[in-house]
Amino acid sequence: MATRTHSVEDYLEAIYFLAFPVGEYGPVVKAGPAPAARVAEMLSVTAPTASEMMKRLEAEGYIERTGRRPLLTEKGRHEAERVVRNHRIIERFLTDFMGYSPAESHEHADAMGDAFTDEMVERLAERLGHPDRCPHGWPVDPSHEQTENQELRALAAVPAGGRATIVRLAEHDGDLLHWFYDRGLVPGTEILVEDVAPAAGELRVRYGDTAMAISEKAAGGLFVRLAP
Amino acid sequence: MATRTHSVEDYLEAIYFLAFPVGEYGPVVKAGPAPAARVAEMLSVTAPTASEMMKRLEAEGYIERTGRRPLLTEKGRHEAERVVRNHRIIERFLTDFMGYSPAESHEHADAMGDAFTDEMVERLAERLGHPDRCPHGWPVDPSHEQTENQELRALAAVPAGGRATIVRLAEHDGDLLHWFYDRGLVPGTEILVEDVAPAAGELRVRYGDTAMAISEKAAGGLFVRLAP
DNA sequence: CATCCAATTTAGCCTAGGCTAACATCGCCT
DNA sequence: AGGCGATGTTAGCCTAGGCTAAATTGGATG
Repeated sequence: MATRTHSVEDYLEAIYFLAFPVGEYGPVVKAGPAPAARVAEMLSVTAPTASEMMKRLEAEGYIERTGRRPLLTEKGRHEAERVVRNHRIIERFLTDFMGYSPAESHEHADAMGDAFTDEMVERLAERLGHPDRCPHGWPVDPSHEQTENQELRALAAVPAGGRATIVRLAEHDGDLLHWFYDRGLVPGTEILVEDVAPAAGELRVRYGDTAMAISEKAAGGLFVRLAP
Repeated sequence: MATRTHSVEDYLEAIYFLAFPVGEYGPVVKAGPAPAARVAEMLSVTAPTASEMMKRLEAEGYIERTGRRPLLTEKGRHEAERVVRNHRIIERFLTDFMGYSPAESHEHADAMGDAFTDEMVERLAERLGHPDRCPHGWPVDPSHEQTENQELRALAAVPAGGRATIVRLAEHDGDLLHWFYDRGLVPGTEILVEDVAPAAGELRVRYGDTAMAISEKAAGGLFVRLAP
């Protein structure tokens, strides 16, 4: 199933993404760069392959390395934000025009990114009415993302009795994304944390007509805004 | 300007295309396979590169070679027709949804072909209302193309005094395509051949409010249906 | 038949992106 | 201080798709 081959852009996207970890990956919960090993893991390449690319990214001025953590330079961050933005608009194209489910859009969007130039993505955005969120709730403009982060937390960090609204779904794991959508855990859903069982590593939640237990791992991928 | 890198599919498309030459390239005027050198030329690769790929195409059962002309096998023809069909639907997507001009759509369509799976192209066709022609007048379904060929001829082969309607524009040369569109020589245009000057290698034509001379080369890329 | 140009092929090399195996470090913990 | 697992790097090799330079082959023509 040849998991295709990755360009500089894919690595930058991964590094950008990993700069704001949550649980194992992703934004909000705690912050700071992740080692190259996480990048390798995320892109399903081996350590030497990632190592080689890191060397190149540094040589070309996209990252700096103090210790073992890759730090995006201005250039690298701009490039990464461009790629992320394109990715999110393409996801909206896949859902809004092509009729794919959000989870499916995620699977196709990376490959499409290589085919669309920036100019084409701008046209897409125009035709789609300038959407401001990707199907999973992330802001199309990554700079808004960081502002918004302050108001959000992972569901895993909501105390018992807390009420919250799902704003974004972690995208790093396609299977987890499917799992969310299969259960109606989508942006906009209001959810109540009935009980927290850290020993069991799970939370009991209620939303709509459903009551269920969610593992801490899964709850780490649901980013919510607490009800006032 | 790194003219990107070509896959098996691109070579098959070129071979398919060259199987019905007109003037230097393209369908209708005379028929029969073209040597690999033409394929190389069309894809802007060197002869050894094309030669190498021919070897591979033969080994994988896409072509047979008697003499120096590559002959598409059943497998090869099916594959080529699939690629051509996808290409034409993608061109319609680029004009109808993305808002590109026909000439621009041609420039982008090849790169896009790699990003869209067959399933995605089917969806595209559906969303676009199942178009039956590409923007340059070619049938989306290549099998219709060959039937229709019998009713068409190149403008270069229309005798003085002949009236005809432009049905298709040759796509092999992006610059020529631009030239046609810049002058309003588009599918549907009715055109009168006033005079033929073989010595000068040109025809005098009239269409709409325009009267002009067209080189035989350009006229070889305009495929027309003669008025009864 | 000889010649000559076009077409093709061989040989050798290159780049991007991967891989495995083996070695080198880091840093945390007892 | 020593251990040891997680990280990172080196070395060597691979595939796809290109390239140039230098043979070869084929066919049309004088």
